[in-house]
Amino acid sequence: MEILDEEPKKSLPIDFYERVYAVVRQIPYGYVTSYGAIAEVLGHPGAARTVGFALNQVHGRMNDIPAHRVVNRNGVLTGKNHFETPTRMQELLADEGVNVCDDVVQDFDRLFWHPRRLGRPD
DNA sequence: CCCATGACCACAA
DNA sequence: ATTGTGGCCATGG
Repeated sequence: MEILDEEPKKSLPIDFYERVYAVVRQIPYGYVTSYGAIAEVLGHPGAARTVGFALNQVHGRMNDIPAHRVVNRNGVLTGKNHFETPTRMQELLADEGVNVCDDVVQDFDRLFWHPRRLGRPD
């Protein structure tokens, strides 16, 4: 039948950002996750770039949002240049016991926290 | 409205 | 394995 696809696409853009922040806040101390995983759990599996864009606007809230715990799918600190200093992200991770070598999180598979798993990993 | 950019990701060659 | 290309969603000129 001729259905009218009047789906309300004009959703609130801020919703997406706030959800990103909400997920990032859930990342446990000493663990990391990826942009794609966040986008996927939010229902937009292809919006990984938008997640990064959202985190780029965080500047003021970095105190509440551990953006340094978000890396790309390969465990690379792709966003390190957007911190106060290029080494800031690595330092913050190292302070949590996350070892970073050559801009790559070591033991990435073990330290990866999937947003779907609320509460504690493992 | 069209175009360009971006802290990404998946896939093809 | 490395490189290139397209897609994804939101923002700014």
